[in-house]
Amino acid sequence: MIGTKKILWHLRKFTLLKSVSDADLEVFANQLEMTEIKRKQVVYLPGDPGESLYLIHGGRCKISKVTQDGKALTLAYLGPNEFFGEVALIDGQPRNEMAEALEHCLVSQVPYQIFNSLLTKHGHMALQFIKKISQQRNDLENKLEMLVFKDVTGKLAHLLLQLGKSYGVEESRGLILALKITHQDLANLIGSTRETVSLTLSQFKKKRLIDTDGRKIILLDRENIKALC
Amino acid sequence: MIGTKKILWHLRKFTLLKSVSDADLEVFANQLEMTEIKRKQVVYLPGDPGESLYLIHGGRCKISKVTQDGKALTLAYLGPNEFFGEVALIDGQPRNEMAEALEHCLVSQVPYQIFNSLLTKHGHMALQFIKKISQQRNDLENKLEMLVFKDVTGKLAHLLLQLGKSYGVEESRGLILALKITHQDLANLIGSTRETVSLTLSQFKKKRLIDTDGRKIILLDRENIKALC
DNA sequence: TTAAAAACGTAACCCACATTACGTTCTTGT
DNA sequence: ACAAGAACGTAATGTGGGTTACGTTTTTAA
Repeated sequence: MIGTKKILWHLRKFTLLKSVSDADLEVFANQLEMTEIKRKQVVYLPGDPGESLYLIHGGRCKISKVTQDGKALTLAYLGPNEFFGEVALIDGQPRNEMAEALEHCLVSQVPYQIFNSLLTKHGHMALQFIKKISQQRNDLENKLEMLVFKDVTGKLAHLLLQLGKSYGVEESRGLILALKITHQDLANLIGSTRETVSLTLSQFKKKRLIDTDGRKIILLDRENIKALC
Repeated sequence: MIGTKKILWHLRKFTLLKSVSDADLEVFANQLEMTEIKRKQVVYLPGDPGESLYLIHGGRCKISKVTQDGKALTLAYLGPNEFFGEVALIDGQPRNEMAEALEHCLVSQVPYQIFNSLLTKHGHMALQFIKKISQQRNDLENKLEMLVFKDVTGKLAHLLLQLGKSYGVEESRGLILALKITHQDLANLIGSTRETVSLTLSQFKKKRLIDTDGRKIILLDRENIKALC
């Protein structure tokens, strides 16, 4: 069990909790328990009861929708100081996505009653939270539009630029995506297949839009990548 | 200008506002103005400043994403006692969808500062609001999954059943969709084309899954429609 | 260290559905 | 009531990208 002090230190990093007083946050911290999740471990599956919200302190998680026949659509990659599992806030609703750890993770599991009472008590925090999930919904709507209207070339170009924003490291050669990601993972992010992604990336490489260093992707010509969107 | 009393009467119908005291609600009502929107009138377009949230008292509105080249994807049809335009809550964000009236509508326009302060003050209401928009996000995620994984037959079958839930009227012949909707509208709801929707509906009709009465669709065999999803 | 598993590259095949096209029927505004 | 516009029915044509297939390379775990 990790001490309250330590939890408090982690909680303070969430912009969401900025407006909560030290006293209240300490009470909150006492009600939490931090747990570790091993790489590749599934946090929850569709149909599981949605009992709590997760705060990520370290590591990264993947949220995806999965079908019976094994196809997956990735909704989000999340990192430290982000949260997931908000369905839990609609009491009794079962999960309708899968959450799994991509790396060894450190998270806090917040029972929904506790989070709800915190929200009810702290109007300003509730407002912050609303803004956050509204933003997420915007992102989701944009993703929807992209998936419906663009072809695979456009979707992949868009995705590369987006990954660049979150994981890009500027170098002389170009923008390196400092992220271990397979072609299958990329395909799941854009609702395509591994083969098509491999092929399209080859074309990008041929056109000198990107390059690879081992399995890392380097964005060479961001202007023309953008033009494909 | 419509009197506060009248506005109050309308506001009371929103489950969202259930937990707000009479006194506070009256103050709120005084800050609002009800406006009418004519059929087919555009309420806002992508890029417009998102200054307020809209409460629908009467009539129906359509929310959609539109591309430069005129293609549209409909996100939602909304009716009385529902709201739209929540992007306004993320201060300063421009709209990223189009909203238009399908019928003559009566709405209240709520400046975002006013709504935000109401939320901040009423924790319980904020929680209700969070649950509502979380539910909306769930719906959106499900829509995303459907659009990515299903074929047009599946998407259309799914859509018909969904419309049945909102607009279905039970009759001896079957479930009538009491809703004026064109094939183009249906296509926009599932990210397809008018021609393909017309064709697929013809096939459904041939298979005795549906029938039409003028331009109203009647669901005859809901079991087998469901099987197509 | 090495065998097994995962990931990648590439190509042929094929089909669902967008696109194009055009005639007919229904709706709407004046 | 009637003309103009919107909506519908249907068919041919073309193609993006999923599916299948298989060999190679890289990574992982014991």
